Amino acid sequence: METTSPPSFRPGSGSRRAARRSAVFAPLYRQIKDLLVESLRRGEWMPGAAIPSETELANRFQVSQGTVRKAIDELASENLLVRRQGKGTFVATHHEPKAQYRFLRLAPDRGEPVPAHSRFLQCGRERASADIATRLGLRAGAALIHVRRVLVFGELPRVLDDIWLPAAPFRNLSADRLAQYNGPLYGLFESEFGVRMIRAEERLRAVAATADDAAALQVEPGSPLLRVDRVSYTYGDRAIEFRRGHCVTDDFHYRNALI
Amino acid sequence: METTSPPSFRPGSGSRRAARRSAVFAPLYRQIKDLLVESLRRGEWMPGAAIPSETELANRFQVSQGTVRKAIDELASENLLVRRQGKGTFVATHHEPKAQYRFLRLAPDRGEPVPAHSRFLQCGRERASADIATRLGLRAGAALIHVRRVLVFGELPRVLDDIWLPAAPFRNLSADRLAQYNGPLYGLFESEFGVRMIRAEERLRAVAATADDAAALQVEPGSPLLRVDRVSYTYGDRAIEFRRGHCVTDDFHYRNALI
DNA sequence: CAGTGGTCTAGACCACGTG
DNA sequence: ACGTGGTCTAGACCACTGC
Repeated sequence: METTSPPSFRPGSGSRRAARRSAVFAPLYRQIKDLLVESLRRGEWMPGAAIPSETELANRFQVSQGTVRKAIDELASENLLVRRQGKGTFVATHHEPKAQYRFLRLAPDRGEPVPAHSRFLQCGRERASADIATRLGLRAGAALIHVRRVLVFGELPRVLDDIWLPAAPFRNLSADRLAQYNGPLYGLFESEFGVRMIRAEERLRAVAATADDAAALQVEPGSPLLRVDRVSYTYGDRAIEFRRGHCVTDDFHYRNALI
Repeated sequence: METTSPPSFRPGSGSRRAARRSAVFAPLYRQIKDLLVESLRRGEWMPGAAIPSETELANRFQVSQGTVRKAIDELASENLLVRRQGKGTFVATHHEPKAQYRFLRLAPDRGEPVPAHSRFLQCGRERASADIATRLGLRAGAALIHVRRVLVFGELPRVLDDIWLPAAPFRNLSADRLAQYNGPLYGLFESEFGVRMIRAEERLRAVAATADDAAALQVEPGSPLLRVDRVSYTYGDRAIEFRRGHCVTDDFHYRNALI
């Protein structure tokens, strides 16, 4: 039982007043939040697992439960944690079915959303072009893994994805591993490579299908495709993926909510 | 000085316990939130104006300041209110420059964002097709106003917008009024027609330019365009606009953050 | 200086899930 | 019955703004 408060557990330095006025000023709850993110990054709690209860964290950090709550609130609103009343707070995972649709924005114009599966065309090593290096925050020529796949909705091929990953963390990714895996790629990244994708930025535009696109997607060359360029990030704004998708949007659309 | 608590001011009915168990069960702070939204809808506080302070609202509703705070927190996160430390809480308005970019997602591929202005081509009355009626929650044949404009970035025409509005609230909208107005359309809707747009849902796809599109946007017929269908909503999920944009995305892109 | 929102605490009770 | 997160309160002090 902890009756003393080890100063090393306390965020900031010295008394609360001193901490507030120090160079690294931040509200207490935000310092707690940063500590929690750091624990997530280190893998102290794995995706899908419960983190300690609010009261336990409050004891650990020597702050009130309300302060921990506010830190967790922000992490939950950023989808890094998931609260479940009566059960606890859990590390978000890409294996929850509801998490998929946060990043899969393509949906059929009519009817229910159809489950999608991948048909992998390619998985090999490559050197980063200047363009891709910039997007991933690497230097040109850095080692990459390049995956190419078609996303098939039911029987309908609708997305041709080119995916570039930094070779280092994804060293063991192979065509075989992809072929035998069934589920969202980010789920594989998370459980197999310990790289958890938490957010992404996209740029969309309309382009004409190249001969390659057309063949893979069974459309006419020159027909309009939606091109989606995505950079995905993990903890600490570190880019972990550049993805370029070409989507057939004759009977599908990209949905977006503006709030 | 209020020493008694007038029950009419209190949300729910009867004692707190009774209120929590009643058919309209909702946490207190959410009932407060609904009351605040209702005041916004009624126009009790106009866009840009300050709402009463947290303590004043707490007194009015006979709840603690913390409960009011949580209600306001949610409204601020939905961009209906804007907190400003030391000054108060304000009703969000489309006239703030930073509000524009929440709904204007098209940006140049390189260089700084360029201010956009409208070149209006048309403003007239029309009957709702079955399709547009459905999107706006009207019956087919309902009276609409149809606006057509080109969005020009600097000198570059990049978006051809067709905008359909229910005729009733926008009765006095005219080509003249549009021509003399300078600023975002939602700002005009808000200050001239009392219709405040608070969120939208979009569907994006790639299409080939028609002859019409091509002429307005100075591109070749058949060239790929990004088509953006948007339904905009005001308080209470009431649809107030259907907008279809055709965007040239050769040197521009639609930006989107996935969080 | 007064008033506003921002942070933090402490404690109470409730609703939910599990045993 | 117990532990979790969810709600609500009350009060303290801080930081920012403007008079």
